[in-house]
Formats: sequence, C-alpha cells, structure tokens
Amino acid sequence: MTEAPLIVPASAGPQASDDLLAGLNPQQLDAVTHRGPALLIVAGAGSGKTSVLTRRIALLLRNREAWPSQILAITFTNKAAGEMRERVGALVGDAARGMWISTFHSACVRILRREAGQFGFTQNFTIYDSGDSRALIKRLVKEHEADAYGLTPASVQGRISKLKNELQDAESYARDANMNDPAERLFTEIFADYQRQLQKANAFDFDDLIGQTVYLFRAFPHVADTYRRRFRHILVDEYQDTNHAQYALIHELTRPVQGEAPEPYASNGMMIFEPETTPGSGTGAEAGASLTVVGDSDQSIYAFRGADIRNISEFERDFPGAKVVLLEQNYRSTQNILSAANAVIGNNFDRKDKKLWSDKGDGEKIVGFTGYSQHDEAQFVADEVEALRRAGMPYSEMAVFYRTNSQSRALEEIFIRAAVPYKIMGGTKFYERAEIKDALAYLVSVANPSDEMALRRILNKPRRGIGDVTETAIARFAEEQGITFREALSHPSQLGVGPKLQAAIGQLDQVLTEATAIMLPASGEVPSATSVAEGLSLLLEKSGYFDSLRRSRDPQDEARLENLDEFVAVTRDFARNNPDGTLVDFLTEVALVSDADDLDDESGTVSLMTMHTAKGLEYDAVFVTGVEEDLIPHRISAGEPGGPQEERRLFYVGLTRARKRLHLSLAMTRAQFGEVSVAMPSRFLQEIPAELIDWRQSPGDVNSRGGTQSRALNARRQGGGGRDRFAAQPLEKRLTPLSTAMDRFPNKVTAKVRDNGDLELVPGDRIRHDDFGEGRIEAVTGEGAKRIAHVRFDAAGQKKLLIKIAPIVKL
DNA sequence: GTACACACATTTTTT
DNA sequence: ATGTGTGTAC
Repeated sequence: MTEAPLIVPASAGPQASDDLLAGLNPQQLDAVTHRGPALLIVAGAGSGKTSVLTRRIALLLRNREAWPSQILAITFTNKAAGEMRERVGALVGDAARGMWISTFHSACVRILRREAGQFGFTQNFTIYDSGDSRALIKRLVKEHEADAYGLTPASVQGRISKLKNELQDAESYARDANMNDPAERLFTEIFADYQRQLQKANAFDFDDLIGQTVYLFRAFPHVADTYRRRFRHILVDEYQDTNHAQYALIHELTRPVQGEAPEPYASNGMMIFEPETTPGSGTGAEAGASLTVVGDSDQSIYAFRGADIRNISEFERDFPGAKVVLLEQNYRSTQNILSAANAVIGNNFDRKDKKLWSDKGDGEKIVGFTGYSQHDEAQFVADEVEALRRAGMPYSEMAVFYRTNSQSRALEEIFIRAAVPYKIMGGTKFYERAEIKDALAYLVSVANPSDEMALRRILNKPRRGIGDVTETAIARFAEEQGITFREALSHPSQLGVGPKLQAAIGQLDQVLTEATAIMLPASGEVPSATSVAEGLSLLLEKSGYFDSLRRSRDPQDEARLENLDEFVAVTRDFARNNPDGTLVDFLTEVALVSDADDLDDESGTVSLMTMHTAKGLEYDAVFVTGVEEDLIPHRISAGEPGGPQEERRLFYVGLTRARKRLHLSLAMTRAQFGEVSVAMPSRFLQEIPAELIDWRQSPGDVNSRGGTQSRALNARRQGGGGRDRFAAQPLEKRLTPLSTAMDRFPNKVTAKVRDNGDLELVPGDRIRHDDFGEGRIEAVTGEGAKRIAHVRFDAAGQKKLLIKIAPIVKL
C-alpha cells in the first residue's frame, strides 16, 4: 500500500502500534482492531482488504496478543500467501517468523505429512494432480468397462471431486444412490476402487488433502486438539470461494478444545509447539480460536468447483456473536471504471446492495474496440499496449484477460510479431508437459516406491521394449509373491521374460536404487542440499532418457531437452532456496505451486491470463478481451443454475482489476474448432452506461463499413463518421452475420510461419509489410532470431516487428 | 512392440 | 487447428 495520510483516530490502540493504524478509514480501523470469537470483513474489490488483514496480524503480534506460531492465515494462492508473508514481515520484522501463512492445500499437506502414520499412509505420500487422478480413473473406467454405460473418465472425475468437496465417500454415496441403476452401481464401484488405489499408492488427490484432514480431525480428536490448541487466531482470505470441505476444516479448527493438558508433541513424536509459553492461555479446556474471514460475494467465481456462497452469507448464523464490517471505499480504480463495474454487478439479483465508490475522480473513459477477427482484436490490443508504453507506462503494469485459455493463442501470435514482451500466466503449464511429467515420475518413483502409477509411467520411457505384456507380467509376479511392483523390478530373472527385457528391467531397477542412495540415504545420514538436482541428473542420464532425446531427429525433442534442462535448473534453485529441502519437500512444492504463482510479475512484460487467474491482482491498464456472447457469459454456463450470474461476477472481477485504464474488446468473428463463426457482443456490454465507453470502433462500425482493406490500414481513420453509439439501439439490428466481410478478411495473420532468415536491415531502409504497407526502418535491436525492427509506417504509424517472421520485404 | 495414419474430440474457469 | 487415442501394418 502506498503511504497514507496520518489520521490517527482517537480510539487507536497502544501507541507502539500507531503506524499500523495510520491512514485507515473508520471501517478499516474496526476490522483491524476488533477482538472477538468471529469477524466477517465484507471487502469490496480494491477496498484495501489485504492491507487490513496484514495489519490485523501485525497488531496481534506487536501487542503480544499472539505468538507467530499461534496464527494460521489461509489465502487462495501461494502467490497471495507469499505477498502476505512479505507484507507482515515488513510491518513487524522477524516477529513474523513461525506463522503459518499458506493455502488450504499446503496447510493440509503440512498436517498430513506429520500425521499420515495415524491412518495408513506414510510421511512421503505422493500428491496426485488432476492429470494424475484422471489417468488413474481412466484406467479404472476401462477395467470396469464402464464406458458402455456412458461413464467417461472426465465425468467420473468430476463427480468424485464434487462428492469429496461435500465430504462424501464411496460408502456414504452408495447409501443414497439408486443401486438398481447399473451405471450408478458401476460409479460407486469405481469410486471405491479409486480410493483403494490411492491408499495403496500412498497418495492423496487434491480434494483428499482437505477432506482427509477433516477426516483425521474427526476420527482422532486428540490430534485435532493439538492443532486447536496451537492455532489461536485463524484468518481466511477469499472466504466466498471456500467449499464445504474447507468450511468443515475451519469449523473443526475453531472448536473449543476438549482435552486435558497440552502435549507439546504430536502423536508421531514431531514437535508441534514452539518451546515458549502461550500468552493468555491456561491448561485444560480452552475456547475456540478466534476466526477472521474476508470475502466479497460479488467476487465468488468458483461455484463450479464446489465453492459455496452460503459459507459467507450465513457466516453470522454459523458463528454466533460474529461481528460484520463492511468496506466499501475503493482505493484502486477511477470512478468511471467503478461505475461500469457497479452497473454490471447491479444486474445480479439476490445480492446485498453494495456500491463501491472512489475519490480518485472520473479518470479516462473506458475504451471499446470491435475487431473483424480475433487477430484483428489482438492487433488492437498490441497497438494500444505500445501506445501506453510510449506514454510511459511500464509493460509490467498492463494485463490482458480472457475467458478461456484457448483465446491466448491469437494474442500470443500477434504479440510475438509486434515484439511486445509478454508472459502467459497459467495455461499450458510447464509441469504438464510430458517430458516434465516423466522426470517427475522418476523422482516420485524414488520418493514413494508404493506409487505404481509413477513406475508404470517410466517403465518404457525411454523405450526399453517394455510393453503391455511385460508390464502385466511384472504386475502378476508382484501379486503372486505378495511384493510391490517396485520390488518386483529387482527380480528380472524371475519374471518369465526374455534376456533383453531382463537386462532392461535390471538396468532401470539399478538406476532407481542408485538415485535413492543419493536422495534418500540410509538412516541417520543427511542428504546434501543438491541431492535432488544430482539425483535427477543421474536418473535422466543413466536411464537413457537424455540420450534418446539427443539421438532423436524429431525437432520437438530439442525443445524437450531444453525443458528438462530448465527443470534441472529448477531443482538447483530449490536447493539454493531451501538448503534443508528434501526430495519430498521438492515434490510437494511442485505439486502445489502453480505456474501462476511462480511466474512472478517479471518486470517489463505484459501479463496474459484468464479472468479467474486475475482475481486478487491489479494493474494500471487492463484489457478484457473477447467480450462476446458464448464466451462471457460462456455458452456452457447457460445451463447451470446460477451460471449466468457467476459469469457476471467473473466479468466484474475482470473490470475491477484496472486502476487507470480499462479496455473492452471483442471480435465479430471468432475461429473455434478450426471453424469460423459469427460472434455477438456480450449482453454485459449493454449493462455498462453508454457514456462511459469511448468506442474506437463499435460493433456497428464494423458492420456498416466493410472496406476492402484490413483494419490495420482501414481503422486508423480516427473517429469522425461512424459515431453511432452501439448501446443506443437494439442489438439484433446491427448484428447481421458478416459472412461477406469474412471473405474479405481471412485470417491473414495465421497464414504461414515464414522465415526471413537473416534479412539484413539498417535504419533508413524502406520495407513493405503485408498488412501495414510501406514504412521506413528507424532502428534495429536484438540479436539473432530475436532481432526487432522499429518501423515507422506511412499509414499505420510506429510498429515493432520481429524481423525473422514478420511478413515484410525490403524495397 | 513400434511406427505411422486416421479419426476424433476438444474449449470454462484451478488448488 | 491441434493434440490425443485407436487401429493397422511392419
């Protein structure tokens, strides 16, 4: 937060804390200083909730109301957790150490790793991401021949996840299900089987991390009491997005402590309490922890994955004696942006009326633009980004949002061509690439030998000639001998396979054993800090994985090698940042840290992300793209109860991320599934008062004009004639399909990947560009394949082009 | 067992 | 349009 005027209210707390309370408005002050069993802070977008939360924690620490170890703060993403830790640290310094500030998932992993032994798991369990569990479910669906009854892996996975979020298991579900329906029966069988397989593999899926922790607390009250005694102040951010399991977890943690004197050690002998006396706490029974939740029901956008808005709307009922504080003043955006956002969200019925206001003044109008195609739209965004950059705004202060990940492609293509530095958050994740998953499977096979999935994955990677037949032979041998799959690999000669295969299996077994010795040395010995990096290199080298890629002539394999190099670098970074980090620690981090978290705002790049990812972030300039029907609101949401309203909230989240500049854009045609179809402006656009939007090119303009040139030349003609206010007439009138226009505006941009090789250009040269016409080179920067030409076009203005691929010729 | 060809579905959002 | 999965030929 930027420094605030020093208005210290008379009611401020201890003097030492004046700086923590400085500049807060009365509601914020209340939210920071209120003490009691439960507090709900209803925080509108941009109302300074993070600041309130961090100051509240800092005040607790500074006043000695709590030790750091007694505070548990839950955020939605790891990134948010990191930020909060940093900000609390800035306020109270070292006193912040020892707090748990983490996501629901990482907090639960910490608890589960300590207590796994209580219920049949071990400390080194694997965490299955959705891809892993999908693979397992897929196998089970096949085994149960359930596809014949219309059960697809995706649908089964979705249902299991939903049930787990409701804290149901296969057994409880079976009780209510209609067992006469064969599909139902099959589903329950698969569900039960899935759970058995997870247990056998010593693994938890994402939903289990929460659900099993709740189960642990309920089944072992003395374990729960340990944590109830420890955490005296629990704070939860983004409370509107919690699901039932998370709600139950919070409920369990805030229950009064029943048991006798505190035990400083958890059941498995690990120390839980710091060796310090707890201020203000006696022995024996204690009241439940104090709970603070922060949320905004207008920003609830995860109902699709089980978030239950009732958790927040019924908070006062669930936690009697709760205090509610409302934060309505927005410190982020200009009034124009807020007015648009308010107007949109006001169309949701069934919500408590809440109007954000700002004292920042009206600010710039919202800029609207309608492209002929998604590429045309992307070109507008790129041009606008460059214009803002030239006006002094850093790239890192700009962000482009879209509804679906697939929309990032067109933007990416144009950004590359325009040489705009960008970074895509989320999307196709690094850790989802096949070669990275392979490398991870090697590591998991070492860390958790019970994990058969991981072993099966690497069995024939690289190719060793081990196919279905051999795999089954190993599995059968393991079963006959009553040993694990991993152990079976140590007896290649007894598998009944040919000598070549025996050698291959023996080799794999040996590599894994060798790596185990490095990363998990025999008891007592501490592995070196770089053991993970060393072990990984050894695995990839000696297994022949690297060699097979190096030998390959598939050009993609070169990229895979690079990715793996990067992955090894990740393990080195890990060793540097966590000198005591173990293999299991590393795998935990990889499983729980999404790309959106670690792709930190590298200064100097524009951020591209979905509107969901954008939650909790803010930028000076925001571009919301693809503001079309069927996209936002998304087509699929129409069928779901509450779907359209959730979409409106999502759009609202997008709008309220912007501080100074907001751009809304759409395309008249959009290619999906390789087919081009006509798009219509989103209904949400009409909900924004017309006078707030300055249309550079309104949907009406695009339809009525229809020139013969592409937009790059055509639309440069500023304003003037086509000034029809799009929102002024009924939509249908202007939305005649553009089939004719489409013929004139094919997707030029995607046409071909060209390669200008080493086209030499120097300032002063004249060139011709397919879209922009003729121009003059002003400068050339960059090296090799990334050489960039700075061109001033006669008609289209200033542009930056990647020389290697730009559709240009030297004149 | 592997390599290639063809068919097919995919595009909602994420810890 | 692109990636995955299945089938067929070697």
